[in-house]
Amino acid sequence: MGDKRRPAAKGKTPATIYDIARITGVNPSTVSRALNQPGRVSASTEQRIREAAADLGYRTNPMARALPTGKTGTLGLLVSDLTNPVYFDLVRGAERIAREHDTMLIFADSQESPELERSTAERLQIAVDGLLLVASRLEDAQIQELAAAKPIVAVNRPVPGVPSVAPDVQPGMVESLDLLHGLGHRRIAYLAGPEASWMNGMKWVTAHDLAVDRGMSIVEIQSSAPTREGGTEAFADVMAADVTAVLAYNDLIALGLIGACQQHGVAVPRDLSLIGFDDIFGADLSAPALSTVRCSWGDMGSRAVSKLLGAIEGDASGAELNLPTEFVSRASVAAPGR
Amino acid sequence: MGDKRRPAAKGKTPATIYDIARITGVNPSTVSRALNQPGRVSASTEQRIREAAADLGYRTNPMARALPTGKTGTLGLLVSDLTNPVYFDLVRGAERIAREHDTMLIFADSQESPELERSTAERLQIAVDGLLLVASRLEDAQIQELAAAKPIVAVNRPVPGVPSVAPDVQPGMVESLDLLHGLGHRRIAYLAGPEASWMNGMKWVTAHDLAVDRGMSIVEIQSSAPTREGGTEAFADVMAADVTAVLAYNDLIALGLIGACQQHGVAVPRDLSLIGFDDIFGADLSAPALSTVRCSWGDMGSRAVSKLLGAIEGDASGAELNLPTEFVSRASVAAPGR
DNA sequence: CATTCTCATGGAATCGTTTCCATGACGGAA
DNA sequence: TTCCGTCATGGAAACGATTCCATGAGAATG
Repeated sequence: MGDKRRPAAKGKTPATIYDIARITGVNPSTVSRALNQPGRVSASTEQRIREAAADLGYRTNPMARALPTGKTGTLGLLVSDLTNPVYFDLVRGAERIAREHDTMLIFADSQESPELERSTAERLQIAVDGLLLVASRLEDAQIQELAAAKPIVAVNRPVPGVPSVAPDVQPGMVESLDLLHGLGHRRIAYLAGPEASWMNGMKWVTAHDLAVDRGMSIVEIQSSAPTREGGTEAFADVMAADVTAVLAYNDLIALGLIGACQQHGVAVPRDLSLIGFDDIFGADLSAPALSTVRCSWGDMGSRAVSKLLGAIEGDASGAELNLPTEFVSRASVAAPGR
Repeated sequence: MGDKRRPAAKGKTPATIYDIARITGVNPSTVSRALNQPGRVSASTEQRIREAAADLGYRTNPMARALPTGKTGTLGLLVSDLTNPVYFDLVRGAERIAREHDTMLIFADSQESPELERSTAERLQIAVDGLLLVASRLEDAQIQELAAAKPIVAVNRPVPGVPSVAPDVQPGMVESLDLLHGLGHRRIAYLAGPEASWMNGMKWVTAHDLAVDRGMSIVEIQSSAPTREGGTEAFADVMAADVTAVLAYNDLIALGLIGACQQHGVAVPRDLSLIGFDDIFGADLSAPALSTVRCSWGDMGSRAVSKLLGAIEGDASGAELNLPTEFVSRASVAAPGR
């Protein structure tokens, strides 16, 4: 009675609803109903079918289901750079909610390249029910185009007409600048992230306006990359700017800069105060520990997945969702030394 | 001529080979051949078909392909805890190779729970061509059972009869113990990880044997979890053990312990030398920077994926692959203070 | 010139599920 | 008792791609 087509090379073929149907003596369609639409089938047959299914270790084949329904039960998560520790919490939060909804996450990285991001998004989109675009470097129009095909939620960046989840940098920034101002800082710098990043622009504008409001001078310093190396390399420019405090685009850059300061004998926070962004793993490890603005990436991940699942169900709800940020005080900030 | 069944709610239906067939006036089977088996179709028709496909923005539907072929073009990656920074590099390495082979990665986390790991692995297995089991907490027999259904590669742990990729802790440990011995340490401790972890046992046995060889005493100290908290909580037990150096199961635990030492006024490395494991992001940030044993998780990830892809193709090759480790010298190790 | 072989292509079955439609049994209302 | 609505179930057509088999047109061979 052996299977005559498969060479039985690896593993026996998994059980199908036909196997269950044969055993219980019903039609495959009845099996499908029994398993997916409780109540549509008489209690006794449903019982028998469930038992047989359990016996055979039956699992629905997601590919086969996807064909007629168009639903794959998976979501795509596309980030700009997997190496960045910020994404850990995001992924974790997303994964939690996804699991709760029996949904799998497919995972990809665009290596900070818009072209790669676009092609990956397109390929990914066929295989998933919806896409999470994190810190996208694409243009609004491109994202809107993708969103026309399948539901998309943008994370860490708003896109007109597309649902999004992003931190509201305002509160954390206000706290930061109030603190710096109160301590006596008057000349500060913003150490920038990638130019293509919407969030970078947002942070700069916010910091700028808040600083001006408080009568402080502020300059923007470019960095080569939003990484520790980028921060290290920016050291010279920061020194040249003659400021007493630096707000960094993210913690990685700030940590790189702290390292460079240490190496060059610049005392943090006496000679230079430093504030990062994100509160990533490790921000509290550095010497001195890094003050930072925290936005809950875990929350962002879970909210974004919820929103996306909603959009897939047809909830045209949620335009833009903003999550609050807060200042986290650690040792890298103090009154200016002189 | 509009599509009469779909409510056109979201996005137009993607193009299929039938659309291409209709446009070019050939049979769908010819389209399939033209696209997948170059040379099997006359050059001119292939040309026309490719053009039509490009025009329509055709992408092959992976679900539809998976049904007859049984190949989904995806791999599953199951780790014990996504929060652990060690997995950054692993995921990144895995992702790189996967991309090169036009393969997607599906991603899941078992939250250090063997039951959850088992059920997740089973669910995942249906949707993928092969599974990467990282730091599995399952028993050998369970893994072998899973491996009977579809190809599996175990990472960070060998399993009899199942291909695996794991670090060879020996070289890094030898360097560590030679260094400690040379500096004059005679009483050391091993700060353990999860009991269910094969790797934990491996590290303890190796450290133990090497220490004994060198005439040093060594004790095993339990930790509550392989996290920074676990390391912090182990502080009292470490102090009680009256040792001059500690080898930790991983960097997280070591970093937790460093923090606790700082807080309790125990000077590292003067009063206590510390060596971690993994060289995770942040290991060089702590004060003092953490000496550690590095195994290239990025390599492990890419090797594991290669091996898995090979196994899927039928290469029954690779049994067990071990990657070397090396000691990374930083500031947390010195001669004992007294 | 007849025969065989090759090659491009058409036709149809198949993968596992879902879902629409059909059918027959049964119960209750008239 | 008859008729109709309800309900459980069977039957069959999708979904999109692959692949085996069939077919017919030429080319090659004697």
